[in-house]
Amino acid sequence: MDELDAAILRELQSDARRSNRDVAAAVGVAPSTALERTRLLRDRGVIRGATLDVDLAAVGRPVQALIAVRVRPPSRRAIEAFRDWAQALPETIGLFVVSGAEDFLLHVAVADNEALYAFVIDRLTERAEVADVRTSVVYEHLRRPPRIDPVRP
Amino acid sequence: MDELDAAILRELQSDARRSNRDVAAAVGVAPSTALERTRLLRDRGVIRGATLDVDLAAVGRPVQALIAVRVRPPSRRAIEAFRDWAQALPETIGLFVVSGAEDFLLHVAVADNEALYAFVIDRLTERAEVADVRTSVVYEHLRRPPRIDPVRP
DNA sequence: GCCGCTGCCGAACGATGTTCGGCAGCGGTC
DNA sequence: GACCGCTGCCGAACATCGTTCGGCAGCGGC
Repeated sequence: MDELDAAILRELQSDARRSNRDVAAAVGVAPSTALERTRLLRDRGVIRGATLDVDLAAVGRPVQALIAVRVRPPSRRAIEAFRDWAQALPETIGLFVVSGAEDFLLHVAVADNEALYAFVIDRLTERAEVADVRTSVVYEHLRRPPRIDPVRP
Repeated sequence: MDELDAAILRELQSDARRSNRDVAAAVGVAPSTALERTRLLRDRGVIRGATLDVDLAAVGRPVQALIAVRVRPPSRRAIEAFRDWAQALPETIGLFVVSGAEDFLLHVAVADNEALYAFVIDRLTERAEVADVRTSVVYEHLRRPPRIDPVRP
């Protein structure tokens, strides 16, 4: 990861669909060079993929929440079972496994408050390992691409 | 947002860099039709953009945390001031404004635990409106694209 | 000083994005 | 019920882009 790799990542972060020619011109190398670097970044796993940023309200899911979940016992078996189950739910858009008073932070997007309530009291209580639940409504969610610095391994 | 729009979104979600021809073939329309639909989705704001999924560990920031922050007073002025300030920090990769006992959940990625500790006790305490801070280390962070259903407005 | 290696370049070719004219299907109107 | 206008899709044409590959310059080792 030299300065050129970092510069390419920075360019693609603002718009993952930018053409390779654009990126090459922006970082000051030939298109073939930028393409080879990008391919290597992908092969090395630095670039995992490119995801579409969709307006959740526009697709009928304007209400977001973060649901802190405590599972008992906090064993690997119970943690991984809940993680895999929760991750597959259609309402789930993100899942944090965390330290602290709770074990999970479940990020969900639903149609309205009623659907949120139903999700918490119907879906989550299905699982025997769920000991405690604490729901916070998300008023606003901002995302920011990470700042990329050259890293010499 | 009919079934065709939803299908296009679903195709692009798995890989935002998929070629338009691929998407068109997958949803069963001509490339020109898929292109026009995609352009409209972008114009309507349904597609906000495409972001690169970067391996944070590979770019030198393997430690993530969620920091719950309570600001006093919980006025619009204090909330928005902290939000704008926190959102611009280089460590920040996400920011939730939430209801509940705390007002913010700050998602940060740093080089190591020492940098995390320094961030909490040096950076966050700079702000007078920060009344309380509760840090949770993120062991694992899974993301999932939202399920897209046709929505008729 | 020579040699081999690595990384970048630029041209060539195939694939892709983008535009545009035309047409089919559908609703509304008289 | 026939006409008309509108909407959305298609496919061809052209510009742009991705991808490959031979070559070369710079650098480090022997």
